[in-house]
Amino acid sequence: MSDLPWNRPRFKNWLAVARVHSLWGQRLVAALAVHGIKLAQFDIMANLLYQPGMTQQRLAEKIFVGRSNLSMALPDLENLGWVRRDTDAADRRVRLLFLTDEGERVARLGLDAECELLDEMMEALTEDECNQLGDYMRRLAEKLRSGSGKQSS
Amino acid sequence: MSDLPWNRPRFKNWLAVARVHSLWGQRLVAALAVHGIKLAQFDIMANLLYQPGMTQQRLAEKIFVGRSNLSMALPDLENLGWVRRDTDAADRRVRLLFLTDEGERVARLGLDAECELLDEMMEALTEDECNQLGDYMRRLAEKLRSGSGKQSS
DNA sequence: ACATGATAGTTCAATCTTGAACATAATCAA
DNA sequence: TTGATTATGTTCAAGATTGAACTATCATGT
Repeated sequence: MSDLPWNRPRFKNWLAVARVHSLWGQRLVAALAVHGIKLAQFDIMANLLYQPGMTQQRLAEKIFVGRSNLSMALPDLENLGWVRRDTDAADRRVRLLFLTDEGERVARLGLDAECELLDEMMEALTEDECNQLGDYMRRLAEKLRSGSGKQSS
Repeated sequence: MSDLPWNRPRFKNWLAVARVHSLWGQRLVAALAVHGIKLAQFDIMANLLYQPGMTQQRLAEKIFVGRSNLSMALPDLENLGWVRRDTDAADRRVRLLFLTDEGERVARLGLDAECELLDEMMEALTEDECNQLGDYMRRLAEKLRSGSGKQSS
């Protein structure tokens, strides 16, 4: 058993990250369902609230999802009257994405629910600890990005 | 814009957690694919290496997945010769799960790949910081668990 | 023993997600 | 202008995941 990694600090600690992420996902799905919003829809709308006018390509990268995913999801959001897709006169390939007024209202509802949940969870940490956590994670993300191309010898 | 939460420390810092988790997932999927292992299969086998003899129910809880999921995935793993399902004489409802010798070999390959990736990522943190991170996450998980039942007034 | 209720696992249809192939539009180089 | 290359978005089929209904087994109380 001593050759298994479950005792190693790095392994154990990262496992804790994965667990929190899963638990958080479950809670968030439930909190959004109260307002009739699905998680995938919320990911889209929250990002459009933050950065209106993104192309589908750009949005897909931001939410770590395939382009085809958006091609299938966005028509539904249009039918719900939550999202509008404008054509760009300067580049007729792209579709510029915006929330409708109703979509913005829904997105804010979802964000409020998320923040409420977030505040509850983050009671476990002081503000300094929370910022420390963010610092750690940004450093890990940077390391993952820089190492994504394999270096030989 | 000042009413949007993207400037709030808690929101920004948690976003960093979600991003690292996504990036990690992408890298891990790629690392496992080298050995012909899918992420869902690896989740199952790694846990069986750690705790052999679990029931499907117990395993489903551990990896945050529905019971039906395992009912559909395990026959495939049996056909690959990686997992064995024994019946329990004491409770004929349950199926006790074990890795085969070949399954254990494959699981260790996957674990090695994961640890290699983990070591690369964790270069960004000192050992103390890594342990701090684990501590934070365990406290967040505890908070999420304790709050999962709604308290009224 | 029997009835009742709880638990483990399976099946199946619906949903989500993905990747490959495709169509259209922009860019760049002669 | 033409032709080659690249980028954006769509379609479609395949794979993964879920929840509800179902079967079989166990546990409990009488």
